[in-house]
Amino acid sequence: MKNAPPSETGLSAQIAQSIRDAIVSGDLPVDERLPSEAELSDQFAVSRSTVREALKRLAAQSLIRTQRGATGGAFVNRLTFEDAYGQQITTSALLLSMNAVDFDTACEARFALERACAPLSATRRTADHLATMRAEITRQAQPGLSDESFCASDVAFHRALVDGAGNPVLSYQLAGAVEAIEPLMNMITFTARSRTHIVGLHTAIADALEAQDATKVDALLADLATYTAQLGRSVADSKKTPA
Amino acid sequence: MKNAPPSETGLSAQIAQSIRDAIVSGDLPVDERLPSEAELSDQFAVSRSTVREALKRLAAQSLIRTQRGATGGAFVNRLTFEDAYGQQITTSALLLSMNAVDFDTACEARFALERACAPLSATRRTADHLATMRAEITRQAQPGLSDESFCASDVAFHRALVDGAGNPVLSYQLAGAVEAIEPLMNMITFTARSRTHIVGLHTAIADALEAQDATKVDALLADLATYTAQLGRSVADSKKTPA
DNA sequence: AGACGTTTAAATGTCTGACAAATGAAAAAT
DNA sequence: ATTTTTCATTTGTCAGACATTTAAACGTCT
Repeated sequence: MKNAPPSETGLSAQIAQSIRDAIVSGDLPVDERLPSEAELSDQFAVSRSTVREALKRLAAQSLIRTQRGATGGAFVNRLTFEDAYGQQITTSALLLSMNAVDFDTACEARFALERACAPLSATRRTADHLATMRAEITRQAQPGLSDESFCASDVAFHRALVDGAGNPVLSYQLAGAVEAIEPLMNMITFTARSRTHIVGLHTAIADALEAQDATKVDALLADLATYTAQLGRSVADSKKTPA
Repeated sequence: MKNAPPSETGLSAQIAQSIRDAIVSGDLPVDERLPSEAELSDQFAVSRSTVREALKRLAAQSLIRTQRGATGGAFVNRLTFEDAYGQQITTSALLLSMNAVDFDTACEARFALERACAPLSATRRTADHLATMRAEITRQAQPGLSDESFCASDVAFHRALVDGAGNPVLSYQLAGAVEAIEPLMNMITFTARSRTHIVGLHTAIADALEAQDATKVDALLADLATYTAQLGRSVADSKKTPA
């Protein structure tokens, strides 16, 4: 953990980067205790406030956790898949909303990625995954459901599909793609007819997964992608000509 | 930006979350100036240090940027795809290294995702993307190249393939998958023969992309996935029986 | 010796006040 | 009208203090 090379950014950012490098490079292993704030102040020759700001930066990235008390301090945090999910979803959602990503682009990305893990899911999905999907399909078929709840259930359905691939790295990557699109989907008004259509496709997908028919799952997902894009386009059109 | 509900975490974390919510919900639009640190101190009834720690947390996530001077302050930052790339790559790399994700799993995820955008890339790749891939192939064929440089060039090749899909959301998602695996790939010793094989596949992939033959690209990527996994497995085996 | 309560030291969390540095705007001088 | 100077505002950094939490060290009693 040597002194960072001089830069134009603030001191706390430099110190944070210096420690971050030590963590990423494995120099500071998981659960290792960092020097106390006072010691870091000495090492980097800055005040304790500056050190604290640097540590807060790292904490915001879940790179460290802090504990109070006699044996407390800052410890290198084991980044869990769950931690990473959360960050991914927040970041993806902001990216989409702040950069005016159109529905088509987001939709295309989402289904392309989802189709990537369909064959794996067809092979490895467990009874649990199938049960989750069936349960969400049942909920989606209920008449009184709000559009928001319908979307949330849709996300849950697709997450089960993705998780069925049994690859946590894939699940992590897909979490952003699938969940971040939810706000965009929420702008769609799902008519009774479109819901029926989607539920039908979901059912067919679950059936195909149960039958381990990867080809059919892929084809059905392609259908769903086309249909969803079409729904999105109709919303965009109706906005262009509101009268 | 109302006061956060009481929680067990620190004050600065609560304040950061409060502001974060305001940003994510769109309550604070991009480029909006936050109240000055002194004003935030008053609003949240905490000291300026605490406010600063909260702001540093947000800065670490690229949610805000700060500027000094009379008209300075903290501004809501437009999260760019580039910002998101960086975070994704760091997070993914840490996830892999800290959770002992095996090479097979990471490899499977990477190629599954990459194959997802192959058909799009076959349709949309520009001359630029093809030129980048050809250039990297040329570099990969040079004899004196270190394993690290070979890997770096490999990453550049695949990034060009992914970027060829012309979907920034896909590129963002894939950046983590492709780049984060580089450290794992770096542990592989690429013999002259394996390099020749890989370069051959890369050339075939570039040819197929130029011919816009999506089916062939997919098949070749499958081959490359199999071959890479095989290389990784041989490294793992030789480690088990070092004598 | 062992169990139990007390003290104590170490560490983070928070507050206060101060000064430095940057920066744009207003005021002043030319 | 233009340039220069001054000035107020805001972030960046520092120093010191106190509160709070926590586990270890210590002492006491059985």
